Amino acid sequence: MVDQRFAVSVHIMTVLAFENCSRGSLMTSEKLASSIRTNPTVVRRLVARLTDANLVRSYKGKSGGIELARKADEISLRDIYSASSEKTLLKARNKRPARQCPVSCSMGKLMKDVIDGVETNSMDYLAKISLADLAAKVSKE
Amino acid sequence: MVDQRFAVSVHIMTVLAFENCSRGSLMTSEKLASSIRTNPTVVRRLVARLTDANLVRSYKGKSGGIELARKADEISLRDIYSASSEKTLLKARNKRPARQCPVSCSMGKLMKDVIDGVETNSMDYLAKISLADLAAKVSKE
DNA sequence: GTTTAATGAAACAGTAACTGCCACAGTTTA
DNA sequence: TAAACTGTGGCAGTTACTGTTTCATTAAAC
Repeated sequence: MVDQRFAVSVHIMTVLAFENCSRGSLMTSEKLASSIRTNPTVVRRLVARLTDANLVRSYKGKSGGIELARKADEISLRDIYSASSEKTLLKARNKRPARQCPVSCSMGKLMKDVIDGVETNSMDYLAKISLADLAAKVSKE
Repeated sequence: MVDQRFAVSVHIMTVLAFENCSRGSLMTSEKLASSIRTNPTVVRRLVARLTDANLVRSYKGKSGGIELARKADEISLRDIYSASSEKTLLKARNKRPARQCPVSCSMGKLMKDVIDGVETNSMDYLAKISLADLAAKVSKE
């Protein structure tokens, strides 16, 4: 992983959870962007993914904005990770094996198993952390 | 993670283990590159890192080449991962927090804990897989 | 109804990092 | 002394994310 989409998505979600956004007091991509120190478009791009994953809802038009689609304790960091990136944590090669080399011929499957193992392991770890856990750790002062 | 340095490094190490390379029959970066379908320079760049980490030894000059520095069952995928990349699996933002926002101010530490957790978890997982395990799974035919 | 304040989406330049490639210096052995 | 390696630096090509602008669309508010 090189990009910060997961980190930004978690930030977005934590603000939504912490501020208890809902109809009547929706959060805007502008305010989110200012909290994250980025551009509203960047926020909207990620919010689009979170919306597809049914983690947030967004409303167009005046006094529109963004809110959580579920309660914060029903959203895990795994949900957010899956929504924000389609990449795996590790990456295999995509070249054809060299036929005359047994290692080269086996490498594809061997690496796939390793990568899948790390991925599954990490997702299980992230699944145990809920958005509510995170929001509760924000120091209020 | 976006790059394939870990995958290539594991491939290098597996060939060395599988072929039982040692003085008298060292492996060259040329042969490794052909098994991996890449350039010898790419191999040598990664071998340099593996050498620094004391996982392989390389010898210059005619009939020089590369061998494992330890037995394959004393080398874990964690060792190889640490040697081949200094990046973390996930990445935090590096911007200053927005002072007026409690979430923004707490986010740095919150994300650090999450990222460290995933990292530790994954390294523990990789530590359990040895190079010998991998080499043993190469289908010999 | 018209204005206003949002999201959504497309396009584009800038940036950063890895990959692949070349050239060549340094080294060791035969 | 020639041959065969590694080590290293540099550079072009590629790819992907980030930041930004712009504009269409939508919906509430007045």
